[in-house]
This record gives sequence, C-alpha cells and structure tokens, in this order.
Amino acid sequence: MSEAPVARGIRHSAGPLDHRAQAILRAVIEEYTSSAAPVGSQTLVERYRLQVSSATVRAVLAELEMEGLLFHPHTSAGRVPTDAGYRFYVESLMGEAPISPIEQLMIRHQFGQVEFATDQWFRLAATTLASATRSAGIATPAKPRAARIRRFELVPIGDRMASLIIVLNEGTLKQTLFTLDAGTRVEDIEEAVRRLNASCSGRSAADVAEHLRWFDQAPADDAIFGLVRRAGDRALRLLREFDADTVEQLFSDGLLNVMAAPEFASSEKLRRVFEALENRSYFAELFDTVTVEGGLRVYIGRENRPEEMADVSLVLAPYGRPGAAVGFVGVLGPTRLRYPQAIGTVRFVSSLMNDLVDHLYA
Amino acid sequence: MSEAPVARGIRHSAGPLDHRAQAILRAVIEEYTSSAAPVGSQTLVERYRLQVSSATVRAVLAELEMEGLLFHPHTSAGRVPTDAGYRFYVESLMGEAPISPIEQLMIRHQFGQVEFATDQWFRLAATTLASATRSAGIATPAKPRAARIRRFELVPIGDRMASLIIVLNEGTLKQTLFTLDAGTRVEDIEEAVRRLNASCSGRSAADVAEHLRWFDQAPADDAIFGLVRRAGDRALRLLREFDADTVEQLFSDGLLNVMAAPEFASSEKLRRVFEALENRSYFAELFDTVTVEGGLRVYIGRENRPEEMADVSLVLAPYGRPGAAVGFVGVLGPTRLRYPQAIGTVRFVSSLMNDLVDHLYA
DNA sequence: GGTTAGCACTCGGTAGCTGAGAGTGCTAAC
DNA sequence: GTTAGCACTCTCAGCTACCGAGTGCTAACC
Repeated sequence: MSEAPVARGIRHSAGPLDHRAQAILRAVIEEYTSSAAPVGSQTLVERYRLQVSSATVRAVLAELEMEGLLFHPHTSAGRVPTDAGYRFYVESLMGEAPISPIEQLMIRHQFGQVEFATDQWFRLAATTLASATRSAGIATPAKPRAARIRRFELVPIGDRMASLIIVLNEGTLKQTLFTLDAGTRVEDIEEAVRRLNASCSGRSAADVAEHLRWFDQAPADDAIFGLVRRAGDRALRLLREFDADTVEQLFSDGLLNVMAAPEFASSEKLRRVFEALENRSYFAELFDTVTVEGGLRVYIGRENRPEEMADVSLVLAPYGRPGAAVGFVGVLGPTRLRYPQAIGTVRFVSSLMNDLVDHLYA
Repeated sequence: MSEAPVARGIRHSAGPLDHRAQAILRAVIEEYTSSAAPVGSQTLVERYRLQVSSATVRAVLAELEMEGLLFHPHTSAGRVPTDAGYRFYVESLMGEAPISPIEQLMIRHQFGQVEFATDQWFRLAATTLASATRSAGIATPAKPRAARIRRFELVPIGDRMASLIIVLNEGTLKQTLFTLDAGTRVEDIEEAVRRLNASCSGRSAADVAEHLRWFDQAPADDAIFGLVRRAGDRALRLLREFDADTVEQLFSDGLLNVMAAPEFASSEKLRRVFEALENRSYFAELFDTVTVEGGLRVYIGRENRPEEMADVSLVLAPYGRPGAAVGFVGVLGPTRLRYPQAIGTVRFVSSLMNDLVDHLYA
C-alpha cells in the first residue's frame, strides 16, 4: 500500500505548537467533528482528560486562534476549526485509521463479486466509500491518456443500420450507429472489418488518422473501401472525443449522507455543492494535478478553488497504471470530515481498484 | 403523435361544477402554479377578469373546498389546490400547451446531433425535459422484455484475459471480463466465437440455455468446446441479469431545478424525493403498469404510493415498440407543476425518442 | 512563570408580546 | 343570485427581555 504523504505544502504562519496545544487542537477537531457545534473549554476538560483547568484551556484556545487554526463564530460561542486547523490536523496530528479487518473482508468480498464486470467497479467503489465513511463517495473509470484501438466490429442491426463497436486496449467499449447502403453484402462488411482491424488495431487516434489516409487513394466506388473509409472516420471521431474528455464518467453515491449533515440543512449551500459536482471541470482540473506517483491528496474547504466547494473537503486517490490508464476514487463531505477514517478508506479502496486493474494486465 | 387520454380514472365525489366554478378553480391553480403562495379572492378578481365581486368568488371558493378540490392552510390564508384539484384540472380544465415551433426546431436539432450515439439519447432526453420544463427530467433506455442475442465477440485484452461482448438485438452491448487458460490460441477463440454465433444468435435467454445443453456432451478436454461452454454460460448469466432488471438505468437531470422550488427549501422533503429517486423499485412498478398503448400518464402528489413522493408530480410517457423494446421519458416536479407545458413537452420528447428507435428498425 | 478560581461581560437564541395585513365568512341590502 | 360592509381569525415581522453558554481578564496561588 502506498505511503505517499498526505501533505499539500501549505504551512501556517507562526511558530511551533507545544505538545499541549496540539493535544487541545486535536481535541477540538475531534469533538467538533462529531458534534457539529462550537466547542467550549469546559467540554474539552470534561471529555478529553486534559490535566488542566478550563481557564488554562481557554488561554491555549486563544493562542490557537492567534495562529489561525481555530475561530470564534461570536464572543460567547465555543471554537470551530478553520481550514488551516484541519490542514494542520491532517498533516501532523491525526493518526490514520485503517479499516477494521472485518470490514476489509466484507468489502473485499463485494469487490470479488464484480471482478469480471468492469462497468460495476466504479459504482461499487463509490458505494463502498459512501457507506464506509457516511459521506459521498466518488469514482471514475481508469482512462488512458491516449486510447488505443484493440478491435473493430460492425454488427448489422436493422436492414440499413449497423452498430460500429470499437474495443479499446483496456477493454472499454465505444459504440455508434452506422448506416449501411441498401443491399450491402454481409461478406463486404466482414471484409471491411478485417481490413480495419489489420491496419488500425493497436493504434491511437493520431496513428489511425495517419493510416486512414492510405485509403483515400482507393477507388471511390468500391463498396469495401467505402465501408472501410466511413467506418474508420467514425471510429476516429469516437476516439478523439474519448481522448478529449478528461472526466468522461463520474460516479457518485451517498449524496444523501451529505444532505443529512446539519451544515447543509439550509439547502442553498447544498445546491451549490451539487452544482459543483455536476460541473465536472473542477474535477478535470484536479485530475490533471493528481498523479499516480503523488498518491492520495486532501483538499480542505477553501483549498478547493470553486466557491461552491468552500464548505466541503475532498479526499482523492488515483489508481491504475501510470503509463496505461488512471482513474480516481474519493470521498466528499463537509470540512468537518472524519479525516482519519476517510483517508484510510480511500487508501484501501484505491488499492482494491489497483488490484482489479492489475488483473487486466496480468 | 399519440392522443391517449391523460386520465387515470379517479373521479372526485360530488356533483358537476358549473362553468364559473371551473373557471375559478382553473384561475386558482394557474395563479398558485406561478406564485407558490395561497391565492385569495381579491387576487383572483384583479388578475383573472372574473366578472364578479370578490365576495362571490369567496362563495365559490368555499364550494370548491367542500368538493375537496381546494384547501385552506389556515383561516386567513388564501386557497391552495389539493391533489384532487390538480387532477380535475389536468383531466378537464387545462389546455395542453404544445412547445413553440422554434423550441421544437432547436430540440430536433439537438436530437439530430446524437442520432448515432444511442448512449446519448437518454441523457439528451432527460436534459431537454429538464430545461424545457424547469423541473427534473428523467429517461430510461428502451429495453426489450426478453433480450435476444445478435452477436458474440471475444476480444483478448491481456495474456490471460479477454472481453466477452454480446450485442443484443437493438444494439445494446453487454460486456464481461473472461479469463483465458494460459496459451489459449487465437484460432481457437475465433472458432469458439463462430460456433457460439452460429448456435445462439437471434436467441433469447431461454433459448440460449436450451442450446447450450448440446455442448454438455462434448469432450471435456477439448479447448474449443471448453471455451464455447464457459463463454456461453457467462453470456447466459448476463442475459438473465439484463432481463431481470426492469429499470436498468434511470437518467435524470435538473434535480437542481427542483431544489430551487420554495416548497423544498427545508431540505428534508428534498431528501425524501432524492431517496425515492434513488430507490428505483417504484419506477419499476410504474413501468409495469404504463404500456405503450396506454400512452402518457400523470401522477399527482399522493397518487404516487411512496410517501416520499407525496409532494411531487410525475408526467410519464413510454416510447419504443411494444413488441420489441420500451423505454420511458418523463418530468418530475412539485405538485405545483405547469401541467400543460410538462405534458406537451413529454409528449414531444417521447415522439422524438420514438423516431430514434424507429430508425433502428427502418 | 505557569496555573487556577472568580467574575464581569458579551452575544446568540428563545419566548412572549404586539401591531399590521391578508383573507375569510357572515349578513343584510340590492 | 350578487354584492358591500364588517367583524373575526390567523400568520408574520419586529421588538423586548431573559437565559445561559462561553469567553477574557485579573488577582491569587503553587
């Protein structure tokens, strides 16, 4: 399992915190994470066996506030962690919480069930992440930077219609309808497919474009050449569209969990989060910066650039093979996320996804 | 275009309403539909050129309330339509509002763009419905009652892995990974595929099961027979799963429109609606009762059995070919839906989907 | 010097009250 | 059958008072 750092390079401004201050920051975050209400000095003393009085805790809280790690909604309220506070917690304070062996077993079992159903992998990943973390789970299929064709097929459907199918290297299917001239002979179709496979399989969009040029000199009225050229063009277009789309599919599950969080009761903030999810450009951008080598990353609150995401955190991990195909799994929840669990779960699920992908190349 | 009745068979209890009462009911509904606030007698007189005084209108409103078509949130509030009120409106009062020719043209154009991309049809249908009605649009692919296999393919992916693909009659693809024994020869794979296609294409799950039995007597150690048997079994399983799933895919778009409605500001009702959508069993049930011949249907508020759907209405229309494959398109919004527009739009989109499906069989 | 008890202070949230306004239902006159 | 007039009801917004949680400060303590 990868042990890439969770760090993201942001350091807060001031001097190092002593041990006690760290313990108190940690206590505030963990208390707030479960209660969703500002945390007061009294509560901390009562529940976290700090061996000091509430007055001392108050002094430390004030200090942490100076450092920008906590803040005060108003004078007589308790403290709430800032994004920087969570960041410090994630980088230095928390212990990662691996999933319990029993749960691991159950999850592994479920993944075993869909071992052969590639289209179920991402759904299951999203669902698993959602239910294990009680937040939203997201997942994308593993996708190569430049797709390569493994096989063409052209299957007649109606009299004048066929289904043009291209199988990509990792088994992904792309399909488009394809009109046939009246009276096209089955043998001609078969021959066209043979030629396409002979000249294009294993090739990327750029190569296919190159090879298709050869057919331009062929006689225009030859039925087979005509088929080859038209099908090749269509396939090329599909391939280019596929390459162009960074986030072709984004599965999510458990958005209802996020809806249940008290910070989203107002339905307006919620709306914004849903909008951010619907608009995939942000994810496309993120995915360009997260590499397989970089490993798991955490984006907290306003560290997410879109304003809509200011109230949520994202734990994201890539999976797949750097050279071949890369996908993502992650968890999205309120900034008041249970980071140790979320990170542990995402790491685990991404390793399972890695195993599934490895099967393809075994 | 179909002119199936919108009716659903529920009649309210009491005597017929005179013309004026109908006009007033209609006015209340149309006003409430756009304002989302209880409607008073004054407003009605001012905005709907009723040639009577507000006192008279009040008398009629009281009458309509007796009939169960309107109700009163509290003494000094205006009237709000009941589900029965909407039902009466939909069945007897409203005029259906066809989409404007310009909009029709634009929508047709968009459908033209995805003519060959079967997987985009449902997305586009949902999106179109959502944006034209400013509610949520839903759509499912056309699905046959019992799928028939058109073609098998077995495409090697890695050394020990292949992608088993079955193309169904309407062009739908089903795919599963398939392990190959070490050193399986390409020619054997091709031969196995040839035999599978020869014996199974055009057949339904039941027929395939029948035909596969023939191979049981074949020598167990024959590589080709082994492949045929295993691939056949897997295909059969896929086919059965596909047949079993009534609502295999349910595309929706524009849920954000529904979120924006004032009746769902509280986020708790919203949650329930989302839950209902996620749980597809209700749709599966509906789809069993809606037939292509029956045409478009409207489900208002509590007419939807699940409690979660008590605050929303659903306009649903089937498309496709009764014998071959049937799918659904629809609109989901608050009971305060603009029924004439919603119904007009759903009818139009379902007819476009019909045209697309017809292409397949042309 | 760090820690603590004590205390004044602040401020959000809730409950209770009030007046304005919307809309009804009733009645008597037309 | 219709309408004007009017008393009545009820919600909603705004106001005030009050409670309590939690702070920050200070002076005493170890």
